[in-house]
Amino acid sequence: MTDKRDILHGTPLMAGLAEPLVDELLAICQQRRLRDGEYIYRQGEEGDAMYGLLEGKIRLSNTTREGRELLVMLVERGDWIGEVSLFDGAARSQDAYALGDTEVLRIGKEQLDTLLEARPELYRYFVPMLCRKLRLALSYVEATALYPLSARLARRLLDLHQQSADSELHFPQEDLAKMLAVSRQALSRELKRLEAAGAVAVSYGKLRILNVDLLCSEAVAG
Amino acid sequence: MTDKRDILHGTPLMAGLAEPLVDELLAICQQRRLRDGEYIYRQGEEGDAMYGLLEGKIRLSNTTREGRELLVMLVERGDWIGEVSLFDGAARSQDAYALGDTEVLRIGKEQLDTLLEARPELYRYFVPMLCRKLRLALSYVEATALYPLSARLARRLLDLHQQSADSELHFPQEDLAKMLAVSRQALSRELKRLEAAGAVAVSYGKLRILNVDLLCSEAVAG
DNA sequence: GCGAGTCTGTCATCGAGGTGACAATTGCCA
DNA sequence: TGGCAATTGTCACCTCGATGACAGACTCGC
Repeated sequence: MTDKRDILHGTPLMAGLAEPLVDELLAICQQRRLRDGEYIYRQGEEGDAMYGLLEGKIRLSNTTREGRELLVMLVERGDWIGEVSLFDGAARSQDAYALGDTEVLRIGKEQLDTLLEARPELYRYFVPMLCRKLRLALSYVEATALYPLSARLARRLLDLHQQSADSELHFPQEDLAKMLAVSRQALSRELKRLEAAGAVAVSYGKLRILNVDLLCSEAVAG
Repeated sequence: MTDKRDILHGTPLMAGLAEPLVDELLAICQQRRLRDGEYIYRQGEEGDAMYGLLEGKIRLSNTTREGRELLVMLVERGDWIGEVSLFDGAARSQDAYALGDTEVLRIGKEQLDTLLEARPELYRYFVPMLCRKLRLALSYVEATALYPLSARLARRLLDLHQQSADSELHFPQEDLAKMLAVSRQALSRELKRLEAAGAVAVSYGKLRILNVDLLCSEAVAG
């Protein structure tokens, strides 16, 4: 129980939440284990719960009928997903599936509604989380619309660097390509450019960020 | 005063708000008139207030150093903007400027903070608004990343149709092009295609939506 | 009703990035 | 250690949409 509490505390949703409220939230959570590739929900479904990630990773993605995929977000430990559908009652707007073995907390719609009824002060803690996601989404819209691949790549690397608080990113170029919605080939070329410039080091299945300032200047050039 | 109240009631933020709370909100609003082209705030500034649109239009846009512009949102009467910066304390992420003579309600950060302190139940009314904006932003990300111009245009026309609850849209193709972040020429070609198919009627400075079903099928083809 | 400014349609040219193909490299596992 | 799958680098070719140019159409104010 302690570990769960620790994870929740460091989280955008729960930061600053009073202790009794954390307890009430934990009381309506179910813990659930997911195998690699298992879907948590799919685009178009009704939203009956929100999920907090305790361990592992989750991919949030949109896929076209033809199989082209956009990796909207790589969910990390401590992130919450799926809350929007609970608030507005509309369908899931992405697929969510586990990447590797993962553990999540599940909060059902009915339980959350009941708790919110009893403790409306809880609403305010969702506001910063929604703001954060909204800003992120708007920055993607802006970048995709206005900047060339070179700048968008630099921006995204900076985002990922900040998010994971780690200079080493562990996923294939294919995934990064799907985040930026470009081909793997185009991404590979840009990474080589950045490597030649000394901004990153590319190796098999991972990538290390060497020079943040250089990336920043790439991010605004364009 | 009555008109202000009416506008606020129909609004995503205020729908369902208890009467006394509406009064307290109105009490901390200042009304302000803006001339055509006047800036409400600019990207990068500190956010010291949020704004509700009473009359006229506001453009929310991102502009690159070279002058390429993305029209993120055409703000209509009853919409609120600028609240995110008040909640997260970060800088404005777009420019906002009046389109034609407009009237806005301004709520300063200090007054809002004070009111939220006294009436924390107000937070919950921001949640649906943030959810709506987040969904919209995510749908733009998805569309830009995964679908060709033809589908994105159809989607956007449907969005605008729904938002304005009017089959007639009054702005030049140039603006629509800036919303989709494509050239006016490419947009013109697509509109001609849609017109030939009988989905829309294009005329000088405006555009009428004729066949919603046809647009829907265009929106998913891709 | 005339002229200036705005808006729209269309064309030729160009470049960024997609696609398909293939080789080289790396990690993993039997 | 050897083999296989995953990952990466690179190339030729093609497509979509950008760009710049220009003509015609429409509005509005004089």
